[in-house]
Amino acid sequence: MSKKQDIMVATLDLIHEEGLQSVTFSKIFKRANVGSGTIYNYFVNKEEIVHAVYKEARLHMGEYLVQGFIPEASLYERFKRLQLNRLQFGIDFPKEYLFIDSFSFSPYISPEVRNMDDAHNSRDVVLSVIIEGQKNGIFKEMESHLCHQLIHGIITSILKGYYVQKYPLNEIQIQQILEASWKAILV
Amino acid sequence: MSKKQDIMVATLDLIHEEGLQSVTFSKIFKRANVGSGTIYNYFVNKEEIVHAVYKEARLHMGEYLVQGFIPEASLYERFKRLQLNRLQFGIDFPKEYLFIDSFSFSPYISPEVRNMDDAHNSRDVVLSVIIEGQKNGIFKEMESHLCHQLIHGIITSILKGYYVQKYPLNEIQIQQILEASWKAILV
Amino acid sequence: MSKKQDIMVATLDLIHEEGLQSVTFSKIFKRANVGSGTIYNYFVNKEEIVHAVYKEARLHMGEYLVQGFIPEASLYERFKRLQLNRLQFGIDFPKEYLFIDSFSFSPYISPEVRNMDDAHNSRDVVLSVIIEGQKNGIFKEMESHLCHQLIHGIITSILKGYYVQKYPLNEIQIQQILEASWKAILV
Amino acid sequence: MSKKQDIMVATLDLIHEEGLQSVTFSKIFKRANVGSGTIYNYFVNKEEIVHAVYKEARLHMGEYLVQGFIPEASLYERFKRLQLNRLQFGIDFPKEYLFIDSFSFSPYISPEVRNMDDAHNSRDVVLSVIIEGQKNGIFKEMESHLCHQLIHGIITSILKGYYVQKYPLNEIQIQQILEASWKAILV
DNA sequence: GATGAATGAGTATTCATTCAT
DNA sequence: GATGAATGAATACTCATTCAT
Repeated sequence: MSKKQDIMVATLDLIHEEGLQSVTFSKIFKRANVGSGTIYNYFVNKEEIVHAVYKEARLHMGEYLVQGFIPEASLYERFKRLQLNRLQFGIDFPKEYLFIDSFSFSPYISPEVRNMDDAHNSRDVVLSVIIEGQKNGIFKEMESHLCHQLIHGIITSILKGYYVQKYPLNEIQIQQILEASWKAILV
Repeated sequence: MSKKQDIMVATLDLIHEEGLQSVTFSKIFKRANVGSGTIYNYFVNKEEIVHAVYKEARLHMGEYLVQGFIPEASLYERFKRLQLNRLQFGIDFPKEYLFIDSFSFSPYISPEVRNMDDAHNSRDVVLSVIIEGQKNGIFKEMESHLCHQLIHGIITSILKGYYVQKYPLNEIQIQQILEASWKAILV
Repeated sequence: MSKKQDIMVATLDLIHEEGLQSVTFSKIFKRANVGSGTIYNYFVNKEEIVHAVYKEARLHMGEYLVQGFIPEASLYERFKRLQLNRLQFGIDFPKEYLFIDSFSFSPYISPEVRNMDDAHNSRDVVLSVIIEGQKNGIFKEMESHLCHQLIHGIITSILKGYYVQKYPLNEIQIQQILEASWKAILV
Repeated sequence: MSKKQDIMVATLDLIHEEGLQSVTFSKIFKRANVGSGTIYNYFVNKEEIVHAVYKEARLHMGEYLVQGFIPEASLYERFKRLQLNRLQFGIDFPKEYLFIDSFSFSPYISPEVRNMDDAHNSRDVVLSVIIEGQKNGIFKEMESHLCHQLIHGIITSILKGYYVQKYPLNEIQIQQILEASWKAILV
């Protein structure tokens, strides 16, 4: 693994363990096993590292979200696939998921990074499913971004409880959650 | 207002305005109009202040959540009352609500504070409503904490959109949300 | 002596010994016997310290330059008094003199500080003597600031040789220098 | 041009543009278009480069100073030739002249470099002219190094004003200056 | 000889904390 | 109890220097 990757991995780990606010350069150096000056061969400052880690995580999640998505499947199937993928990503990559969630709304993120394109336009895929459902009279009429946020919010909330070990997330729970989020936005 | 209260109010305001990570002691001193040494008469360090603010906010919210809660009312009425109270608290006290949400799942909170008892055991009240609904075959069978988290997640989601002024929250929208969260967990 | 004075004295000493470029904060702390944070109670940054030291030195020199200056004395007497005072200041306060000379033309000085008023308007006193001499046909016609610079340049040059111990500066040498600078600008 | 020359030229240019204190190795590398390690094939450290540049400039100036110097010419002719050469060198090579002037009296120069022999013993040539003039009763009796410094000081003063474009230096001004410096040291 | 990635000691500055008043 | 001057450990970042290629 390259030094650059070492640095990014160490940074994400530290953000997860201690929170963005307590990630210091000296912690990154030690964790990544590089000299203190080495970082500056790859990043101009700390902000850059965090943004690079964020972009990578966003791309990773973007790819994950559309895995197995079949445009021809029923609305219900497509909806559940998208929600499942998000939930599964959160389960498999808690560090990435939490970091994306917290950093996306932090004052430290630059606008262009927050509004970056996701891999495979995953955001647009979700939005188009919502809009289709509303057009067909299946989903409640509401601003599509609000609806988007609502179904994300449920997943995020559930994951946060899971991360602090309030409950397990097995096949059964997962199906219950997908069902609940579907019903929450039905007419 | 006591110096201690001045300090706590200033701290919550600053957390809301600039985020936990950029709140420094000197900002607190200036905002609270106290000398730099004064804090140490009340708190042993910064962590203590934040925890104290968190506890107070949790107690405040705990009281609020059970306002007008009538144990004898119907399940539906009681459920809606609890969800309404939470939503209303978030509308009336955005600083408290957001801070509780973010701090509860941050790496900085100590487990015993996260799991503190709420005023009036509000958490237990909510949980008992959920369990009752499940016993009566009205709510889907699922781990009660999962269910709890799910209906909170919907409220939190909606509030975050409201805070960034994506939409208003009037009587109509509020009733729709309560309805949606009720339907999300019906069998 | 106040901490602030300690810091300024230490700074001037270090500039003299090692040059502006190698004066570091840690050297200042140690020399001044103060904690590293103490400086920031008095100066917002290093630039401020250097400017404060410069201003003080300029004020000191400004007072010195007009000592014993008698407006009613002959042009020759007044000219020699001004040149003597400058030379004597350089002999008595080499640290101040060298620092003023080098910093005045450095790219680090702010314009407002470079153009600050000297104590007793000593610069104007010198210029008016030059202009008077030119009007009376005693001094060569040339741009007054150029003439000013020329007679300063002689003193500065002589002092720099003296500082590196090329020669002594006793009563005899001093009179020779005053005489030479007078003759250099005669018609 | 050799890499070594590239490095020295870049260094002098940078000193002139930004001042000795802000010349860093990385600026030199980039300006000279050499790899960062290359310097160490020629110089053991930064101090070495600066001293090498200084020595070269001194040699260059030393040669220039005695150009067209005719030992058999009259004292007046020889004096004017030396002063003219110095002035002309300053006009033609401002970077070298200013660097020599500032570095000669800086705390960074080592004594042996400051007292190095000039090309063609130009310093001795000047001194011998001074001494001859004093023996013949033409120049005032004063310490020869003091006299040397004095006539240099006038040239340096004039050049500094010229560099900041206070005035032009054409044939006429040049003759006035040579005349003034001659008169300054006459008995 | 020439290179530039890697290094770590050193820099200015911040900030929680102490303590004499 | 209340204060704020003084502190120094810790921070982000720079830069001369090394060394494997």
